[in-house]
Amino acid sequence: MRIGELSKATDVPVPTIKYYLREGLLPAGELSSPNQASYGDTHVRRLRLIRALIELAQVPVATVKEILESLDADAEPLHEQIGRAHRALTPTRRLSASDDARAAATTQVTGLIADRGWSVDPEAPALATLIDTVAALRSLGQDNLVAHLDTYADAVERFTQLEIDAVTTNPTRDQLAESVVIGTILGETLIASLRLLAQESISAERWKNR
Amino acid sequence: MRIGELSKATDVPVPTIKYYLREGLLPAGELSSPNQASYGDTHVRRLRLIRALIELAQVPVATVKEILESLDADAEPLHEQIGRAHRALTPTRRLSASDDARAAATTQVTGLIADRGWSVDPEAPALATLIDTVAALRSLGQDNLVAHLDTYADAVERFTQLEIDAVTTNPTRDQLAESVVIGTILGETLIASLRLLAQESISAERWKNR
DNA sequence: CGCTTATGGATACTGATACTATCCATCACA
DNA sequence: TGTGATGGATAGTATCAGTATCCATAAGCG
Repeated sequence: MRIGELSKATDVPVPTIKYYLREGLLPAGELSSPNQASYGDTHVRRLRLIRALIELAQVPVATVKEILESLDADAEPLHEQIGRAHRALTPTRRLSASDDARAAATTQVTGLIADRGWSVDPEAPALATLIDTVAALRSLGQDNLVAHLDTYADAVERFTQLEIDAVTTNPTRDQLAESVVIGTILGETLIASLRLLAQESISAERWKNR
Repeated sequence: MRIGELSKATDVPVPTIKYYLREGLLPAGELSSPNQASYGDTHVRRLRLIRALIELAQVPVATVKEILESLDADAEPLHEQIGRAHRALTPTRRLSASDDARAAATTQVTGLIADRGWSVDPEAPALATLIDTVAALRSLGQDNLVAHLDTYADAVERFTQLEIDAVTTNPTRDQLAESVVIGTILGETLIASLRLLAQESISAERWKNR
């Protein structure tokens, strides 16, 4: 397959494919001569994955690169691969809540984690985000939402369990890692849009005339 | 309060505050003379909200503006306000799946919605995103995840119900609308980080030695 | 064989986004 | 009375995600 055909097969413009090649998102095709390369099925699948992450999940190009690198690093133990992808996925957010607000949020969150018996790396960026979010919700006067954190965690635990079960059926380690990463990222898009639909539907019902 | 004090109170640089004023995210202070304005508590709260949306939830500035406008449009019926915010929140994603893949995904999604008795505007952008995501997951060979869509919907419905209950305790219409919007947006950040933590914890447990 | 089109690779340009920086004529306050 | 802050306007910057252009070469067609 030449680059034009790859472009047609995936509906990605040739210059964009060249850009991904430059950025190292997509491995180079096999060169048969200095200006002739051929691309295969792996390229089609990789490109589809790249596009889904960028367009659907709005993952920045640089992050997609990190994620793909962690997928290709199949010498690493699986949970280390997953951890790398997770780290890439949680941008460093730097919303500085006041110190005591942060402390209160930290207490609540670490309590929640301990109660559920989760084992969480204290350095996990998602932990910092969670703490900041709780602090922000408090400072915005939404304590009644924060009060239900445990119920949120319940629901989240439920479908996380489900996802992991669904994904465990994969035969090879590589496929398993890929499934986890895709599931993590596109799963979020899935949940977010389901949530919006559910909200619209339930809220229309509830507040018909307000 | 002058702009410097507002800056200190919220930890947002003065030039950034000026930028938000220019962009119409923040209402102008009350002018006492051509170059002296005073800001009040509403400005502090608004600014905190803006920062939480931008920093924590990564909402683009232009979208924040639309959201705030919908909050300030308190003449509209509540569910119309919410609908506006929802529309602003779902970017137009244009990942063109092949036509038959899209058709299959559409069937599954509309089936799901019908089964659950949700009433969804066929034009809702979240619906298009959901369909595209399902199609993308299929094309990436993750059918086993898609198969559990209904269980996802179950969990999502559960905490949407919870959120709406939590938020309904708000006394005034304005506060209610604000709570719904904050809950929708920061709730997503909350769920996403909880999910990442749960995944890391459960997957570490499950694949200790792979 | 010649001609048009496509290709790989390099470099340059673009448009959007989210700020920052600079200026300047006031103004408050010590 | 002068030092620093302010409102308002305009201009500049960094990053991101592509697009566009060029060139020498190669492929496919008549």
